[in-house]
Amino acid sequence: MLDIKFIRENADIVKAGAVKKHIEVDIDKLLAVDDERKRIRQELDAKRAEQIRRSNEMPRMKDLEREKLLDAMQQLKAGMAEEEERLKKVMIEWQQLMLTVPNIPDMSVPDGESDADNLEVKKYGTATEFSFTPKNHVDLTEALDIADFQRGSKVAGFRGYFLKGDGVLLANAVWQLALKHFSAKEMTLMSVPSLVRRESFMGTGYLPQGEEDLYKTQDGEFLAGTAEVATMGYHMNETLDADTFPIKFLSFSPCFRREAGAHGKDVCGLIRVHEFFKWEQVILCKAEHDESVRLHEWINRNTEEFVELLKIPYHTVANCGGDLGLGQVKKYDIELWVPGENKYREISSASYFHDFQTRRLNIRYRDNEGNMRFPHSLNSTAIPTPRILVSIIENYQQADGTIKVPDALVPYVGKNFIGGAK
RNA sequence: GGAUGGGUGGCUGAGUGGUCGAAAGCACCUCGCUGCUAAUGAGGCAGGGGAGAAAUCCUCUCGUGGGUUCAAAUCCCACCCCAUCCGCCA
Repeated sequence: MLDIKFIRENADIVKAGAVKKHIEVDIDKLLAVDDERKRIRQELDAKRAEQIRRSNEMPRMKDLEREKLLDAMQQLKAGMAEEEERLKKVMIEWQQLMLTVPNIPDMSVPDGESDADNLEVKKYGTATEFSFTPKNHVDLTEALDIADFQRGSKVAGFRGYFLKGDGVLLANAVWQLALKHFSAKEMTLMSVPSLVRRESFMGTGYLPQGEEDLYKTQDGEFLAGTAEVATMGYHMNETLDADTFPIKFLSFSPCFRREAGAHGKDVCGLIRVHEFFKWEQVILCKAEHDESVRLHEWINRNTEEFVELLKIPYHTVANCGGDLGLGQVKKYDIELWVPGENKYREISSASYFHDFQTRRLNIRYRDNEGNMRFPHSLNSTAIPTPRILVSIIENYQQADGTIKVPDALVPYVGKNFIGGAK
């Protein structure tokens, strides 16, 4: 959510930002509703002032005088009821409109409509070369019996999967290496709920839009698609000590996504599944743009470093305006090389939000001048499994269908090859 | 699922119809005392919105939403959340 004062004073910038994001929003209507809101508020304030003032005279009065005042007060009250009703209606409309206003993308965000327009900003390594035709991870894992998709969908339905044997070892090895790599960055480790109440989804910007992407329980909670939701909710409605900034969390959680709009995409394998596991970086920092930018680069780099530990070719893209979410100011995706598809696939997403999320979540701190401020928030994937297994398996496949374990993972897997007798 | 007790400022916590946005304490800030720290003395100190050059003034907020009343933190209703006990259970 943006500050209404900011929207009023910078309507053109807000509109241009929405255009860049390809998000429809009616700022003029919001401003008109806001004018109405302010007008009614002021009128009501004046009447309330009178009511309170005269009401306070009441205890000092006696009999006849009191009767007269009581009479007058009852009339005043009746006159206010109608305006209060109108204000209530206006406020509902106002709040709905406010929730539709997107955050403003940074100047450096490239123009464009979809992920096809994202801009490569970094490239690491080159496409893995093979002396044979590389297979995709579905064929490889099924041949090695380290994943089972047929039984996955038998049991769990569409997009269901089992990891099995060394597939499980590999996933655990990734978690352990991730834990080692990221905890050296002095982040606070968190294991967070996936079953989360509505408020945190509203606060992070996943609701009210996007409800169809979430699983919902019969008790009204939702299953989070990322640990960001619970981690940001952690300090909801709190006033934090500025000395603690930047607060750096590394959160682990199961993640659930309905993939409602993804019919027909990635129908098989580990790329797009309904449930997975993820380490997520979440940051709260002082409300300074430069600090957000610095930490944004930092969390993104942390994940790049991890991928480099695995020696997998990747590139980093700056997401274009049309590929940004409602609250995001800027986003980088890290995409790993997937030989079986002969293209890069997203593995990580690093975004910053300025105070868009903290404003909604009512997370505040007092700055050096004694003013209450909303801190800035950022988050980035640290590492998702099993999706990252796709790139590991496909890039490290051998001619005989076995998988070489990346050196960095060998201590955790406990062997050099998966499959075969090497 | 059943029962009981609760949700008040940054924190602890008092407040059951009338200038209460709220006692007291802690924390914090300013000033004084002091070789430094500690201790101590005086004062200040909730947030949002609005008016104003400023001083300041007005208004809203005591879990959320309704209601009663001239007047609600305080009374009534619904809901949410928390704690404890019982039951059930991984």
